[in-house]
Amino acid sequence: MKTLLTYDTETTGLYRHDGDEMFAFSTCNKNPDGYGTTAVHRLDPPKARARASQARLDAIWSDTGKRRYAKVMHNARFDLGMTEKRLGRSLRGHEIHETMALSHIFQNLLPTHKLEYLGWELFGYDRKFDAPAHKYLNSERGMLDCPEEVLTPYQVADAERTHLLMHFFLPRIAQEGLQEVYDMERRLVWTTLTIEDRGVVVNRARCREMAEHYMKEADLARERFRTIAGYGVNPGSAKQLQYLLFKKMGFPVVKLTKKAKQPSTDAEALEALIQQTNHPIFAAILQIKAYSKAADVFAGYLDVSDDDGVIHPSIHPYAAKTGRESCSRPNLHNVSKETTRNVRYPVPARRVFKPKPGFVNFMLDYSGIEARILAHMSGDEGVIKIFQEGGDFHAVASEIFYGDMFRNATGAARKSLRDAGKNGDFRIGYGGGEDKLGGTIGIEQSLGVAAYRRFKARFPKYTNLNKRQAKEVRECGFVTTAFGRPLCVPADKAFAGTNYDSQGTAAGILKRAQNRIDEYFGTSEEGMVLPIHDELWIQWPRKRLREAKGMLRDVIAMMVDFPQISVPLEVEVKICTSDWNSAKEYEV
DNA sequence: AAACACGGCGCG
DNA sequence: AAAGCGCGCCGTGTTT
Repeated sequence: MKTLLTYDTETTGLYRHDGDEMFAFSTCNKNPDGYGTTAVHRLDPPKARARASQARLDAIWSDTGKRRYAKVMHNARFDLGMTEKRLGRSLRGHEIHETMALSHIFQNLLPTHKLEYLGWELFGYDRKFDAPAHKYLNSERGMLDCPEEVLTPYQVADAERTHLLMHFFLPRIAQEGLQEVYDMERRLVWTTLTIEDRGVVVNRARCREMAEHYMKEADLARERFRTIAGYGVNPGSAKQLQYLLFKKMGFPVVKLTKKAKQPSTDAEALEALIQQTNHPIFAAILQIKAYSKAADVFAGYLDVSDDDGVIHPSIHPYAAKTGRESCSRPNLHNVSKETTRNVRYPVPARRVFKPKPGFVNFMLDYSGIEARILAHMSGDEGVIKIFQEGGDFHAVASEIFYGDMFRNATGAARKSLRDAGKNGDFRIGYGGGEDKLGGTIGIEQSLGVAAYRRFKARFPKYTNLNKRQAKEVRECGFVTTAFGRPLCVPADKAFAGTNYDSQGTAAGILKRAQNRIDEYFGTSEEGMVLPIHDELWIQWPRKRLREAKGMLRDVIAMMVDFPQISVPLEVEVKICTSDWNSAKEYEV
């Protein structure tokens, strides 16, 4: 194994695509016994020192150095991105270690994987250096504004804490059979770095129009609200709304909030009140909420995009307890759709996303991956067989649930029954009881119970999946994904084991697929630009559309090749030439 | 002023 | 006994 060298950068801010730069770094090459040195280097003036530090930086990241260290980082994507920017070249090929990934792999339920927290929790490492330095995180020039006598001990602390973490986790990787999982996450660092660098594009002019439009609409709705409620109530405050609607105006409480059990003012409750009372105040409130939020979203895209409309989101591979990725600045995982669900005032936010000039975006989507994974996890021969034979599990289930009502239905009626049946399948998979099924599939409760029992007789293992996993969680505290990754489940939520496993397995599929596809494209301009849980966007040059099908066949093959999963995976492709909202199905 | 909890809402 | 879950972001309201 290579010698380890811990490496940590200091920067003027968090966003390399938004002008921030590294100006210092620290290293630590101590061995587990503590022999070795921690060093602090600065690239800012005085000149002589900067030259020496630059030479050291070049040496660390040289490809010709006699001794190639494996560089150990905590949140490696950040340090690599900043360092690549400083050096003006890709650093692919260097062996790296990622202690944040290790922290997540070994303790997925921690509230945070920040270095100072881990240092304190695991080693009792003193946090006295942190607060004085952290004060400068949000200052104009970031840590560059931090006095050297404050920053230096902080740099030392960070390098040493990372170093301690690495030596703490290192022996456990192979011991606990997690080498493949860890290597996959290490590889994903480079994949994600490249995806973030490519970025996605928004139409800035359209963002501006939309922001203005929804600002006006929100103002109009506020006027309507005021003519009813007067000026005393802020419709953005659930608490004030609650007082107004249920105390002052005396509307019936239709739903309680989850934690505090207060009368809810969410869309579902307001929708129910519209049905019951037909009072205009509820539409006004729903409009204010939807439209003011929409205005913020579009303004946010303007804030984070460059002059060409390019957005470089932050993609976090270790944020979610289930091993899923998350996305921020902006969150591109929750961009609202125009249609789908029963939303009274939908916002077509997807219309502002477009391909980069000269490119199209292919959007590759696993079809029904959640149901397939549940089938796999359950080990239920009947369900698995349906998928293996290319059948429609939700239609089979709907037949069991509804009998002739489903068999004789056609067109839209059949589709709506199948959709409800599908909800029933998920509800059962995630542990919904027999008395819950009727409500989910829209039949009387006692008929629902009978339907549940018929389903259970046909698919016993599938029906018992959640119970088995909850038991497993209560006994050992974790579930294990199809890739052998253990995921701890909160002790008071053992029933969520099925969820952790299915999300974690789906995440494992997509992360591995991304790595393969990244290997295929490298750092070229064409390639992945966005992962969204069960979907991948690929930016592809318009001039090479003739070659697209070949590329897509290669990529799809990489996405579905998972012998760990006992049911086949399928991928659907859409092509986006104008905006996300009007992406069209694409035959491969 | 900053940190935290919560409600609410968008997506998968 | 009962329960889908996971995120990020925004605003409000409370606490420090």
